Formats: sequence, structure tokens, C-alpha cells
Amino acid sequence: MGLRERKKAETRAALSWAALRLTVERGLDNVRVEDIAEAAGVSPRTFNNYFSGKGEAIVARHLDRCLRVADVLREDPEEPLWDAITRAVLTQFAPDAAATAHPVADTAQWVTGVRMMLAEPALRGEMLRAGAVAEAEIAAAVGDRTGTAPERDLYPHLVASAVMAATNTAMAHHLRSDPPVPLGPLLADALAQLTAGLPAP
Amino acid sequence: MGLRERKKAETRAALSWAALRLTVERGLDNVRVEDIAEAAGVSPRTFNNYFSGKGEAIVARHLDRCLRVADVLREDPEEPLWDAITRAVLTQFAPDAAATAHPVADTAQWVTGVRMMLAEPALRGEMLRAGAVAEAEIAAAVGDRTGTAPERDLYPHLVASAVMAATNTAMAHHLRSDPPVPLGPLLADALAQLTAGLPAP
DNA sequence: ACGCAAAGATGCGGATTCCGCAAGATTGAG
DNA sequence: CTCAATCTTGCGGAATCCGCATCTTTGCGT
Repeated sequence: MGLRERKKAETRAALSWAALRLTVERGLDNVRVEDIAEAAGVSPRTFNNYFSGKGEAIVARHLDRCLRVADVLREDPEEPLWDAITRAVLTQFAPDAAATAHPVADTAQWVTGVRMMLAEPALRGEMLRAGAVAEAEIAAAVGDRTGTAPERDLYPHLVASAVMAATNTAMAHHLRSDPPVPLGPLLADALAQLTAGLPAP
Repeated sequence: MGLRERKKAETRAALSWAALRLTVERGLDNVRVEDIAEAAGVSPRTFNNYFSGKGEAIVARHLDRCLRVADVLREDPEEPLWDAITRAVLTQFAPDAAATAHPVADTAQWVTGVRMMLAEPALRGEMLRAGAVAEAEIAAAVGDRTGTAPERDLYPHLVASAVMAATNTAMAHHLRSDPPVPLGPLLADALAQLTAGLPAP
């Protein structure tokens, strides 16, 4: 990767991280595009060369994680489908390696801010939209594994959307819970129930 | 219901229908709030008293249908959970009673327009957000039936999000297919596979 | 090492959207 | 019949998003 692409990736990362941090700190309505651009060290106009709006910038990291799930699903075609799915999801969402790169001073305050952020309807929509984009990739990967065609068969899309639904539900429960329930077991539990057919308890 | 509430409901319906029709006909970017308001016979400012934006108006009917699924789920607590769910979803989405109220001249062109509309990322997000709003209601209804608490248990949210995922997937497949596959069987199939645990084919 | 073509960053201006506020009109209850 | 609550509307401002023109930076061939 040349200097050009690296700088572009850095700018994108700086913008999305700044957007996320400022939104968690102040709330969506108290962050202007101008603020995000300033925090990332670029002009406001440049922000719109990378993202169409605040929302897209904020969920960019979530989108990346979801897309990497599809990548992991393409790695070992021999592994049973749901084993691979569980492994892929846990890898991307459980330890949250991304958070390690941006340590947060006050964890409690951060969690509160994230809750506020996801209470915003616009952000929820943006988040789900990102999941839908990734869903197409996941469906393609599932199609490759199972010999089904996403254009013709319902199965791969159904699996992909169910996986994203389970992931979203587990994350929502993680954020709702107090004291917080670890995300990893929640994700594993949700996917296990899904493969068991969601029988009435 | 008094005159006041009826007129309000009528204005809301007129606005959402106008928003949907104009968007399907011209594409999202070629419809301004002003146009929608004019088609509904109110001032542009009034539009914003009902909806926060074009997207919310357009998906208002979808949201209503999803919310009615939750209502149906509260009707007969004796029926097995998944039977009730399947019945509720098919009732609201299969025959599309809402479309009967607004007959479309050129069906083929309408379908094309709807495809274009849902290709718009912003609309996809809005649609999913509406589904998420309804999800809370559905989760509550499932919680009542199964004796689980949405605040404490993963199960009701998991079922609700899985149902919405299956519904969305079936609708997407219906719109993708050519010649069109009837929506009813697709919905039934998707929900059946979900209860079967999505085994690899 | 040099210079050129491609790609990105920036500033400006316009169109649009969304919301708060205040005034006028309509409805429903007493 | 009267009045308070509610709804509608116009105005104005803040913010967003995008096209266009210009300037700077990067990558590559010579």
C-alpha cells in the first residue's frame, strides 16, 4: 500500500473515530460536521469526501467489523457452517480489539454515552443499514460454503440476516444490562438458540 | 374517535401515501418535502409536524404493519407461539390489504419504482429502523406469551429480531425475483426454516 | 533527479432540510 | 355559546450536503 492509500485510510479512521468519540461525549445534536473535521485535522468539506453524513462516519467502524465477519467465513470452508459463523462473530465482536487502540479514560461514562448515542433513532437506523450492507457479503460467503446462490435461494440471505439479528440483539442486551453481562457469552448464546430453532422456553 | 383525531389520521395517511407514491414514481432525490405537502393538501411546515423527514413518512405504512404484528400476537395466548407468529406475519404482509386501498395503474412500473426506492441506502436504513421500533413491541408480546421479561431475558428480543429478519429477507427476495415469487409462501418458508434452526442444506 | 498526469483537499455558493417561535384557525367540552 | 386546547401555517435561522473550480500532493516514467 502506497503513501497515498495509507494517508487516505488514516484520514478515514481519524474522521470516524472523532465522530464516534465526540458523539458519545456530547450527544449527536451537539456535534457538527465542522467539529469532527477539526478534530481530525481536515477541512469540513473534506469530511464529505469520505462520508455522506455524521451517521455514516459514526458507524463506519461497526460496518468494518461486520464486513470482516464475511472475510472470516471465507477462510476455512471445511469447518461446519455454524461453527465458523460463531467463531467469526466472536472474533470480531467479543474482545473488541478496536477499543484497545483507543483506550477510554472513564469506562462508565463511555458506556453511558454509547447508550445515549444508540437511543438516537437516526443512529439506530444508520447502524442497521451498515448491518444490511454487510449482510450481502455474509450471504455471499454463506452461499459459497453451502452451494446456494444468493440471487436464487432464500437460504444464504436468511442465515446472514439471522446472524446479524442475533448479533444486534446480543449487543443491545449487553448495553441494556446492569451490571453489564459480558458480550462474548451473550453472542454465543444467541447464535446457539438460533441454531436450535428458538424453541419456546 | 372525534372529528379532530380522524382528520389528523387522514392527514397523516395522505402525507405518507403521497410520500410513497411520489418517491416510487420519481425517485427519492426528485421529491421535495414541498411536493409531498402539496400532494397532500397541506403546507410544507405541517409536514414536519407529522414526520421528521421524507424517510419517516415513506416507511410509516411499513411501520404500522409491523406494529400490527405485535397486536395480533396478543390476541390468542393459547395458540402455539410460532403458529401465532406465522399467522400474524402472513396476515399483515401476504395479501397486502393496504395496497387494495390505493390501486396502482401500472403494476410493473410500480414494482420497478419500489425496487429503485429500496436501492436507496437512506430508505433501507429508515425501513430497518421502523422494524427495530416494532421489534420492541413484538418482543414485549412474545415476553407476555412465554413468561420471559424483555428487560432481563435475551429470548423475546431474539425471537422478535429473528422474525423481522425473516420478514425482511422474504420481502427482499420477493422484490428481487423475476418472475415474482408470491410473498406468502416465502414468508412461511422463511419462518419455518427459522424454527427448524437453519440447518445447512 | 525531474517533471507530468492523476488523485485528493479545500473554499465557495446554492439548494434543501429541519426545527423553534408566534399568530391565526378549528374543534370539542362545559 | 364561550373558551381553552389543539392544529395549521408562515417566517427565519442553523446545519447539512453536494457540484464546481482551484490548488496541493503523490506516484510514476524517463
